[in-house]
Amino acid sequence: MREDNGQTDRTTAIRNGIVAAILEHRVQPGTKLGEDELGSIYGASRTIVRAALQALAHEGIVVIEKNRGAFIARPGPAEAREVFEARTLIEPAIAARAASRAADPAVIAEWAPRLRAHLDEERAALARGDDRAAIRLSGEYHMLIARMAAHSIYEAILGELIARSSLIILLYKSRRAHFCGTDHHAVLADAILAGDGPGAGRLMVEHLVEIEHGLDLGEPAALGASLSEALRG
Amino acid sequence: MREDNGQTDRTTAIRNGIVAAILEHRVQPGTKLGEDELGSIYGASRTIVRAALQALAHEGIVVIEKNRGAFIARPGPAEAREVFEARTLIEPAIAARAASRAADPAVIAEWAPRLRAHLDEERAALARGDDRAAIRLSGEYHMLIARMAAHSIYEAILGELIARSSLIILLYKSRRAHFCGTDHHAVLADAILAGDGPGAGRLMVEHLVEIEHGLDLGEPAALGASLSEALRG
DNA sequence: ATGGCTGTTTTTGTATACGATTCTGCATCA
DNA sequence: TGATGCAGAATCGTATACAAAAACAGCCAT
Repeated sequence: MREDNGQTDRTTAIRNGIVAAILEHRVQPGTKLGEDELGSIYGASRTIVRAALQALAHEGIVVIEKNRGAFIARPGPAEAREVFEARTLIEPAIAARAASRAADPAVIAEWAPRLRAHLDEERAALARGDDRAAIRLSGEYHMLIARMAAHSIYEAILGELIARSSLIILLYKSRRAHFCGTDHHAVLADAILAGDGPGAGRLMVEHLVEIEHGLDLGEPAALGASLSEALRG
Repeated sequence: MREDNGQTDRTTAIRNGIVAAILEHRVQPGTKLGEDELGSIYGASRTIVRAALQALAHEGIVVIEKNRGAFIARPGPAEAREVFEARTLIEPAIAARAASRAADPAVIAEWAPRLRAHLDEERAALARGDDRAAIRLSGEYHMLIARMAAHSIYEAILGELIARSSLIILLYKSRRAHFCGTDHHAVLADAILAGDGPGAGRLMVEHLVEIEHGLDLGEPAALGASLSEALRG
């Protein structure tokens, strides 16, 4: 009953802040994350900031170059394909697992409202044209399903993959944003809540394939900052 | 042409040292990893040790308790099942991918000798009764296939899962060690090198199922040190 | 003996200091 | 004009200092 960890410790807070910025596309791949800079933003010493950056580097969404600093990762096309291949393998399994948990009425009682509420939020963000919220919610929906699946390892892996996906979409989206259509998400929720594991898995694959099709993974990773660094190595 | 990173940086060296100890079953789950202690072993300051421990914590093979220190993780039965479920999902995909790469003769030329050499090493370790080497090599064989599959994300994920598996096997192995039989590994190599993706995937699943069957995941996580800590929380 | 209290010791959490490396702007020279 | 080199500034890598928390040991009271 004690307040436990009133707020998450400062390292995690910084990490979460940066991840949130990535998920909302408020920061571009390649952006430098200076230690002092972050430290003054979050009112923390470099020791703390550094721990956060190392964690992010481990997750693959930040790259640390020795003696040069930390940068938001700029995944190349090959890495992008790897990320989506991994998602296409793991997420159907997660969806199927969530569906199998739906056999338990208590699980339905807990998760049906959460999924529905989230879908409403997504629709609302889309309706009001709030792209940043929409893209963030889209990723969070996938995480919600992972939490329903109650598999902490899958959940952790997917968290990293989604953050990386966010960077990839920012770099390679071909035409209109084309976020995970809320329709896809809705029918997915129906399949999961109906306990239809194979169906949910199939829908998830289709959904992911469509997202990947919305990308243009032609070889060059285009971006302003890329030139200055492309010529460095 | 410069000597680049003569040896890996010290943080990574410490991390690797601890992982190696886990992979060879030279250290028990629950063991305390004191910062000063590690520092004096590796001749590094606490700053460096701490970074290594944080990395290991992120991989899930070390647990950091606030103000108490870092300990080798002691995965419970539920977590153990999650690890093997994840492996059963990912490793067949890795094996199939490796098999598909075997269509390229250059890939065969590079990897056939490596796999065969590794199998020989495993047989030799088993023959001379060197259990520690045998269990380490057994894990390394799975990593070798992942490297052949040339998918850096799968490789990273599998690395973590294998380290955790090593702890799990140490905690829950039921009777004789029963490491991945070299026979399994050998037929797996045959399927992969023959380019038989589905077959390799199937063999991998069988292999993993057999390993998991060699465990006794009955609820209690038994171990000497466990009592003192079980009563702490 | 048992249980609780208190001062001491050990160990971790965080900030900061200092050397090393890279970056930047300006002056110099072909 | 443009390249080159060289301070000076900024930034990172690492060790260390100090504060805070936990573990420990001894002591007293029951």
